[in-house]
Amino acid sequence: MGITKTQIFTKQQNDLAQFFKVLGHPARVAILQYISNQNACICNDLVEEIGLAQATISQHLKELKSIGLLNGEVEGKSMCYCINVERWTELQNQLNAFFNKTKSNCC
Amino acid sequence: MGITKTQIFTKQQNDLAQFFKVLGHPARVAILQYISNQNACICNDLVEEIGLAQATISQHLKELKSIGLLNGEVEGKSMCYCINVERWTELQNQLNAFFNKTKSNCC
DNA sequence: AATTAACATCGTAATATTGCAATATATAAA
DNA sequence: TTTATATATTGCAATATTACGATGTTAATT
Repeated sequence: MGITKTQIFTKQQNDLAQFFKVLGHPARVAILQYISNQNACICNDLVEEIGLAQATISQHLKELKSIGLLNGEVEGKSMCYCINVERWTELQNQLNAFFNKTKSNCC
Repeated sequence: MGITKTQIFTKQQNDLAQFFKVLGHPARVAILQYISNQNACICNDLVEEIGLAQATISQHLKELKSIGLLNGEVEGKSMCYCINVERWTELQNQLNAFFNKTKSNCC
């Protein structure tokens, strides 16, 4: 049916999956890496850097914002997007908690 | 167009994104957590535990296997799926490398 | 050999995602 | 105020994902 049955999972499971999902596109991985390397960024750079249309980049940025990973500030007629370090660290910790809990060795 | 332009990204970016993508579904998060808690597992347990049809669970297991996270062993007429701890740790390290590199603080 | 049990695979319907052109919006520059 | 620049939003086509019933496969049981 194409629709994920979120109602049968816990909020924690849905949140974690949502976070993974947003990071689950190479363009979004590339955007984060690029912004990180620049320590500053305007969207127009990204269009040239990544090689996708402006509308597409804008959409990917929106998704990264939706999970709080990016902050956007208007800077004249450009935008300055940067990583929300606090949120970033929080997610990394959540992720490591998941990884550390989820281990087993039956086989 | 619905198709990801993988060719414009590096192998590392595509691999990382692929890994995130597989974890980006609550059923797959739940499956990993459940297997981890059991320290052993057969698919039929999962069908009752997760609440999705057997065919659906089987598909999700296949995706988790595709990135090497799960090992499956035939055990009589059942399957024993379990977490590949080596691969798990490897991915956790890769992920932390990504997280540690990708930080910035321009705004 | 027939039956049962535990998956896996196939086919398909419903929905989501990706990508872009076109258009809208907002700010700076002329 | 017009124009140019930068980004967001909308609408749409192509493709991917999710889910499940039906069916196939394999191995134990009878």
